[in-house]
This record gives sequence, structure tokens and C-alpha cells, in this order.
Amino acid sequence: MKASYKVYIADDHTLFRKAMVNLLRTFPRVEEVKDAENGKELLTLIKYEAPDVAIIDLQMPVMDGAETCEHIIQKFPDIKIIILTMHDSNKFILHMMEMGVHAFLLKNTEPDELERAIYSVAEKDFYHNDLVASVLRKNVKDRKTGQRPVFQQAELTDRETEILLLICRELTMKEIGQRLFLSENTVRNHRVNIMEKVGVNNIVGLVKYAYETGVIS
Amino acid sequence: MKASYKVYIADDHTLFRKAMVNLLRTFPRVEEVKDAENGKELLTLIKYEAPDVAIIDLQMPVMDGAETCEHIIQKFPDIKIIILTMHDSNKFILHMMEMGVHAFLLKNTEPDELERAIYSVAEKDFYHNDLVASVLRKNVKDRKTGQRPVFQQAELTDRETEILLLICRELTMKEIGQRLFLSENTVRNHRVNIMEKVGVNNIVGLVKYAYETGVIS
DNA sequence: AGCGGAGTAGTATAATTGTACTATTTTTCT
DNA sequence: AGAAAAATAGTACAATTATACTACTCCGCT
Repeated sequence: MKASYKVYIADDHTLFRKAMVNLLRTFPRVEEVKDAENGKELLTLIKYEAPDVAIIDLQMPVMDGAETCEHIIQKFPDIKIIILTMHDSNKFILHMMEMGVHAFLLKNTEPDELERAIYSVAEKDFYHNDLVASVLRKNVKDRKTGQRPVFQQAELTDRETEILLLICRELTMKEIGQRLFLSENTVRNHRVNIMEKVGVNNIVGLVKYAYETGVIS
Repeated sequence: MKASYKVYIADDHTLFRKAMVNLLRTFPRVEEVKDAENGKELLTLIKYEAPDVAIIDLQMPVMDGAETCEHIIQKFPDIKIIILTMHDSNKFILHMMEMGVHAFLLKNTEPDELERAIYSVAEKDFYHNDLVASVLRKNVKDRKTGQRPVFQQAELTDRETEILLLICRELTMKEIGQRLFLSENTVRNHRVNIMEKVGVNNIVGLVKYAYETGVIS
């Protein structure tokens, strides 16, 4: 067991990130802190020198949390990952647990829970908390009601993402078809496929999905 | 000119809030920092002892940023207010400028800009930055294109907010009617009125409005 | 050479939303 | 007490979305 750890943090909100750096430096067993604005920047830092723990915001532009984690887990399996997220409803959590992420914290946890989580993932490989427990519970429920389990969540294709973005811009299928030189029917099929994939059954669910996964804003 | 200031901060994300408290304490001319989880709690603190500057997250549950500001400005006109917001697209900024808010910062500003803003509002009553400038520009554009100017934005009634929330939970008008013991028609009328008020013409616009103004998540 | 995924396009029907009004009752404010 | 705002409920029609399928083409992979 190491006495102290290198911790990196990636978050696009500078104020939050810098404040977190400050906070992390107050933790006695954190010896070094670096910060990155997005996933790409974090990977650059990591290539130069690997940390013990990486704290990653799930909602980021440029390279989002999920994508960043995938890279890190594949190329730097020794780095422990703590995900920060806004919403407990997050549909990706289970998927990311399977991927091998080590902890999930809501942004409204207490600083000392973060501290405990850091030491826990560094030493015991995983930090189990209420958020994780509730996601597991939800997954069981989903299976019972016959809904698509969260971890079967498929990624959207480029075309699908493009159409989702236009839906979120308040365009109808007809308008999207005109803009992309596609049949209205094709666009509608894409939308149905997207709804299938993300597990919702109306347009409101799509917009929420877009917000919650960082596809927009 | 005072040598140092009392600063309070209200934000529902504990981790961010606590980290901000830490950060604020590193500012040499900030002598005291207190934090609150929401608007209501902030007002309680203020009633006990008024700060020089209040930093408020626009997106909060319980009592949101806009509501909190209104209270503070009316009852404690000496307190300077700095608003923190995620999105630069925020429809309320102009309205709140008219209300008398003293500064607006995106959550991705640098810590030292926050520091400058605190001293500026405390001494010169206002902190003018790019965000404010861009909102003013947008407003001019809106007037030109004949769109509803941002500051004419009407507030939603309690019932309307209640229904907007249920719409965002992916319920249809029928389901909302059943839940609230209302006619489906009544719910639909409310929705039309909401769409009128917020200046959109479909449900996607409503959900986006809810996200961007902090009505949800 | 054939399989699977992605993208394209279609038909058909049911359900819901969007638009445009009128009208009554209740609450709130002055 | 009277006016204004909010909440309630309705009708009618157009447009869009939701559900459930089939079918063809193109491209990359093994």
C-alpha cells in the first residue's frame, strides 16, 4: 500500500475543476494533482506520466467521459477511474461498470466521500456506494419489466447522432429529410432505431437522453 | 473600500460547493465564506448575518437561482450577487440584469476571474465580461428578427411548472390529466400556454427550455 | 463469397401533438 | 365589490409522432 497517490482530474468547467484541484490538494494522501479540460487533454497528461487515480466528468465535450474511460482502461489498465456524474438516472453507469470503471460519484457528494473513494479505488480496486447500489437495483427492475437492460445500450451511429442533433433543434422528420436529402421515412426509421437503442419511447425521452449523455449542451 | 469581504455561496452540488469554499478561502481579500445547498438555506444564512457578496448557481432545486435573487435584491439590496451558470444561452440573463444582478460567470471561467469579479462587484457594483456582452448582442439580434426579447420572458405559474415537469417525465397529456385529476384538454391548454410563454412550438422546445432554465436537472 | 451492420425507403394504422378558438369557474389583488 | 389572472374544460381539424413491419443497397470483414 502506497502512502500517497497521484490524482488527475478532467472536467470542462474550469471553475469546478480548479476548485477540485484545490480540494484534492488538501487530502493528506494525495501527493500530486493535475487537471485537464477534456478527455483528449487528460490522455496527453497520462501518456507523459500515469496517475494512480483519474477523476472524470461524464459530461464533457470534445471527448466525453465514456470514450475517455474506454481508452484509459484499454491502454492503461493500472489507472483507477472515478466517474463524476450529475444524474443518478444515468443509463451508462452499468455499461461502464462492465467496462471496468472503479467508482461512481454524484457531483453532490461530500468531499470526504470523494477522499474515501480515492483511497478505496487505489487500494481495493472498487468503491461501492449508494449510487452504484441503486443502479444495480434499477437494472434488476428493468429486467423484470422486460425492458432493455442498461448495459446492452448500443452506441449511436454517426447518422443517428446527426439526426438526434437535428431533432433536438426542434426540426420535424420532414424538415430533417429535406436538410439531409433523405426520405422522411428514412429519417423516421432512424429515429425509431435511436429510440430503440437508448430505450425511450417518445421524443421527450430522446431530448433528455441527448442532454444527459452530453450529446447536446 | 473595505479590505476584505464576506462571501456566501449557494449550489446544490455538494462537491462543487465545498471545493468552491476551499477556493474562495485562498483569495486574500475574502475573509469569511459560508455555503448553502439551495436558495432557501442561503436566505436563512443571510438573515442571520448578511454577506458582502453572494455567489448563486442558476440551476438549483428547491428554490432556484432566479427566485433567490429576487428575494435578496428586494430584502437585502446591499448584497452584491454573482450568478454562476452552465450555458451561455441562458434566457434569463437579461431579465436578471434588469432585476439588478451584479455579475454573471460561466462555470468554466478561471478562478482568478472569479476573484476579480468578487472585488469588482463589491467595489464598483458591477462586473462586465464577455458573457454579459454576448447576451446583450443576442438581445439586439432577437429584436431585429422580431423574436420575443429575452427580458419579456414570462414566468410560469405553479400549475404550468408542475405540468412542464410531468411533460419532461415523458408523460402524455392524458397521463398527466389522470395523475392530476384534470381533463386532458385542460392539460393541453396549459401546455399551449407554456409554449406561448417560453416561445417554442413543440415539445422538444419545452424540454430544452426546462433544461436550460434549470426547471429540471 | 457470404454475412452483418449501416443506410436507405416504403406501407399502414393508431395515438399524440399542434393550432385555434370559446367558455366557465376560482383565486388573487386592489 | 370588481377587475385581472389562473385554472378549468370543451370542440374541431391538421400535422406529426409512434408502432410495426418489409425490402433493397452498399460496405467492410472473414
